[in-house]
Amino acid sequence: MDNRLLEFIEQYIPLTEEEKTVIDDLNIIRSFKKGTMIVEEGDIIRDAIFVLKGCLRSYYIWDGEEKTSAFTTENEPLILLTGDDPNKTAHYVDCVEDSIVTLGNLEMENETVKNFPRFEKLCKLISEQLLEKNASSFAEFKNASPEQRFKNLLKNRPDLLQRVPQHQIASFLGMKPQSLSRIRKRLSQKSSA
Amino acid sequence: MDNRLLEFIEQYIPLTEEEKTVIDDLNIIRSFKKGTMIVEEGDIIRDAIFVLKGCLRSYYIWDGEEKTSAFTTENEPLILLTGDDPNKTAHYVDCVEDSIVTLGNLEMENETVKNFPRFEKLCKLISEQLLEKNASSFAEFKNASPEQRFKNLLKNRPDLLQRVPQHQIASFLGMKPQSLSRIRKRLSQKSSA
DNA sequence: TAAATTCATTCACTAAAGTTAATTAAGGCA
DNA sequence: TGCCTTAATTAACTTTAGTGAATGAATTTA
Repeated sequence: MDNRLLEFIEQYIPLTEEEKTVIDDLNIIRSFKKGTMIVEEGDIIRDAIFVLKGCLRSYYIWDGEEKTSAFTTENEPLILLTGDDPNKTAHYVDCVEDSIVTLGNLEMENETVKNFPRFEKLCKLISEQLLEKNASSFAEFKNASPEQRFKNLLKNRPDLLQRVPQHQIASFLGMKPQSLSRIRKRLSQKSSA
Repeated sequence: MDNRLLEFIEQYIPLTEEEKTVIDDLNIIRSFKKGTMIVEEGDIIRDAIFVLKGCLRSYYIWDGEEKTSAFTTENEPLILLTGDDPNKTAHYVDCVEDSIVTLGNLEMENETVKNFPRFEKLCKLISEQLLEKNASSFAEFKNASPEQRFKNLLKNRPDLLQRVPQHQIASFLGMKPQSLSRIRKRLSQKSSA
């Protein structure tokens, strides 16, 4: 079995052999074809996903338009929280590429805690880290112009531009596809000048 | 003792009397005068704050300017995470008003877990909820113009406009004070027309 | 392969925020 | 009280993103 999930977990807490077995036995590795929806409206409203291979896109519908909130690629976790509030915006996740992921839900989580109590601490550490990342992405977004945000993306996640359609990148950057196209043109003219 | 901290915690998990005693015994209530810095650069890099009274402002320095990332008011928690990465932007917290808060740090947290194991689960639930809130604020911010963001603030947190200086609100909304002033003027002209 | 979608680019135009600078108002302090 | 610093407003000008529409390119699908 691909042990990157275990390696990922061991970044946070060391695991005993028994604990590793508990996790292995969950048997939560799944493969999906490009374009497949992993999470749909009305689905289990709480999920934890870890990407072994491929690229997932998280999005929601806002004013009738798809808004991309995240791209999750190799060795990254994705937590879907929609709390208890039923009138929240529905969230979706689909595959930008053929992908291999581990998929867990809330029941599974409760079950795992029984055999593996420190799992609670693990979840705490992961969600704290995600909170921190999210907060710093938010800060970066707030203080950058659309052009600067695109430059930041080029610097931080250059692979996405090869993997993901432009209009999804534009949406992720909070701008219209036309604007992204214009920005790219502007930058390429500057660099060649 | 003010028991709002216990009430807040019991939104997440029920507490036994012993657990309540453990928390009370922490003795972490502190009062601060308006303008006081609660967290400064170089301070303990990980803190959990709960506001009983008053208003805190979280900010960081970006390109030599103060950028306000959050206002935390009555009955709200604030978690400060700067991870292990030393070259992160320094974060600060000061008091917009005279404030009463509970203050915890990492050592205290580890100590508490010994007497109160479910504290781990509590932290997990709180950070998950904060993650969710942060993600939805981010989404709202991304999809709104500066004018719309100001309208959202008026709707969601009207008290802040009475409590906090305009230039801090402007920074929180990711715009210049001049722009906020102009937006306010525009809106007041529209409403009176 | 052809038709049909969907995607990316370009253009002209509009609207709004950034920038710089000047003025007025408010708060803090000697 | 009056001075000094900081905050808020206003204005003229520049820059840039949104909008609507048209075109061409690339994928899908029949």
